[in-house]
Amino acid sequence: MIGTTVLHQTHFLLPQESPDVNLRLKEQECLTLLRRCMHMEEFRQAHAQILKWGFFSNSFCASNLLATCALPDWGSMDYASSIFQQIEEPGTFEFNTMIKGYAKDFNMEKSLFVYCEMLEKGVHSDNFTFPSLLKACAWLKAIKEGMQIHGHIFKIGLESDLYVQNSLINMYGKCGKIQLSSAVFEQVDLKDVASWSAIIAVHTSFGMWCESLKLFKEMGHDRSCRPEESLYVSMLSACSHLGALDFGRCLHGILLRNISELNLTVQTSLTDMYINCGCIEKGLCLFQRMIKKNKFSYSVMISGLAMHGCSKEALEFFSEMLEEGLEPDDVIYVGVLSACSRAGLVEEGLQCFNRMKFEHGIEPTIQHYCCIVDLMGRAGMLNEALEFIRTMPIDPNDIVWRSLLSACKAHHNLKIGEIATKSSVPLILHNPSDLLILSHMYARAKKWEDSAMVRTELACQHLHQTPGFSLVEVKRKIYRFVSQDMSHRESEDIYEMIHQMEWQLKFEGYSPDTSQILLDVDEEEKRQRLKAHSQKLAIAFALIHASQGIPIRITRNLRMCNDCHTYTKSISKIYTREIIVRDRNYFHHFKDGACSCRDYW
DNA sequence: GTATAGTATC
Repeated sequence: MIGTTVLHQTHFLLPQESPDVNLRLKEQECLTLLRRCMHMEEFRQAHAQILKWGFFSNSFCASNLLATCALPDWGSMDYASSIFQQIEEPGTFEFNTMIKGYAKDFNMEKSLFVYCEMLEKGVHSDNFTFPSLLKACAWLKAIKEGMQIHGHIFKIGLESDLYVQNSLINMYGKCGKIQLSSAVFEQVDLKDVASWSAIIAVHTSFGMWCESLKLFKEMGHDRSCRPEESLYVSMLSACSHLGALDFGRCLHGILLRNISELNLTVQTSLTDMYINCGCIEKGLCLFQRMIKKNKFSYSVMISGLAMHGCSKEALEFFSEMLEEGLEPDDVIYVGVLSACSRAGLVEEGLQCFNRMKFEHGIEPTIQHYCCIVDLMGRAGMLNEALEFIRTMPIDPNDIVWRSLLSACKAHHNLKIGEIATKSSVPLILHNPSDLLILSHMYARAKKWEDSAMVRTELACQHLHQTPGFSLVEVKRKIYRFVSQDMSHRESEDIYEMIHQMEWQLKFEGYSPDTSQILLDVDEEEKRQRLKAHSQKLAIAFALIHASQGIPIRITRNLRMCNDCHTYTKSISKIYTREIIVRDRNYFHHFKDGACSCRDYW
């Protein structure tokens, strides 16, 4: 036994074996040196040492040198590029490293450029090449290049690689090709959490929120022991848009049960979900418990408070954010300006607008101009608002004119109302509700002929209107109602409930306001139609199913009509129910017969 | 032999 060991050791040290062993040792030494680098200065020293040892000619050492320079956060792609150029025959690993390094630095064009160089030199791509490359295409929305690369993937035979497939799902989604994205997803045999996460994120970004929820259910919970945080961010965003509070709460529960400390992004998404589902206190509580906050958390909170009509608090948080040294962006300013507008803080609003431009160097977008028109309009400064629109450096859109028109309606200024409508004839043609406001204003001024003329115009166009819908969540399921909906299984019960509600409302002195019905039908028909507006159907359905004492939360895509507003106020009183309705940009809290918007919306 | 995708606010 002893003899064998000795023999073996001797054999191991035979002269012909030693160069190879020495080489391995050298390589290991290089690698250890490079792995120890924690910042640029250490890396420079390691680089010098490797040159001194004469190891740069060793391809393994050179590759690792390159990767250490290109990939970490402290790395430098300029430096990496100079190393890359000194490598005589860069191979797949070196090219992959460069592609990934540039993509990591968001230098996506260079990433693609390196790939072209790789193709020219005939260097083979592998499964590591495509994830970063497709990420670059996704970022640049370079669908043509993305599809070409998809072609290369087929040619090489990597179309079944899970990492490549997941990257393709993301790339097609980011390039706006949801069908291609779904097609790739369907072809994935063994879908992992990342595949589901990618396809759900794609649906959420497309505004297909119900589909996101469906996909999540389809995925089931058994596929991952620990929930992927980014998946939950997409899911919470979907819930936030849908007003799906119960679903969102359920996600919150899963997160709490599985993750000991939620990261800032998830915390922000949770806050956003609660606020957009109408639970402002819960959102506030989560926000205040965040140890660290970033501009997104503040953004969610500021816009949220503004949407709920809590302007003072929104502006306080804005000051707090600035004090913390966080740089505001254009989105945050939309929240800030709308808070000023709701609270009638004209001076502050205009100051913020100037501060945004001059102090923070943010170019105002159409949304900011909209806020200012709204700000002036609400305050009754109609001439100033009109002047402001006329001197805006960008073309006003229909929303800007509509803000002015709404203000004219509230302040009974027919003259400027006419200008607001007529200045934008080609645009406004698409939105009959604007013409309706004008016709009301004519009627109020007893200009019957003008009123009739506008209505005739309206009757020709009412088909162009975006179909309105209301969403309501009952027992973690979202129900969607459109006006005159008969498609629900419980339609009969819902209409019976509507009938009962009408009886009760009559005692309260409610009378239907049919003036906003656009159709050319008789008064009785109008009343029938009014009864079955989507919001009313949703309320009836929720009254049948949701437990007493729990607020009814409705999310709708269009602005509420006057009648639905009055109706909901009365219902909140008769049934002693809090009803929270979110429309495109505001929360209406109906309680005891009153609404938080104080009837200006 | 070295590394690999998906992430929120108008």
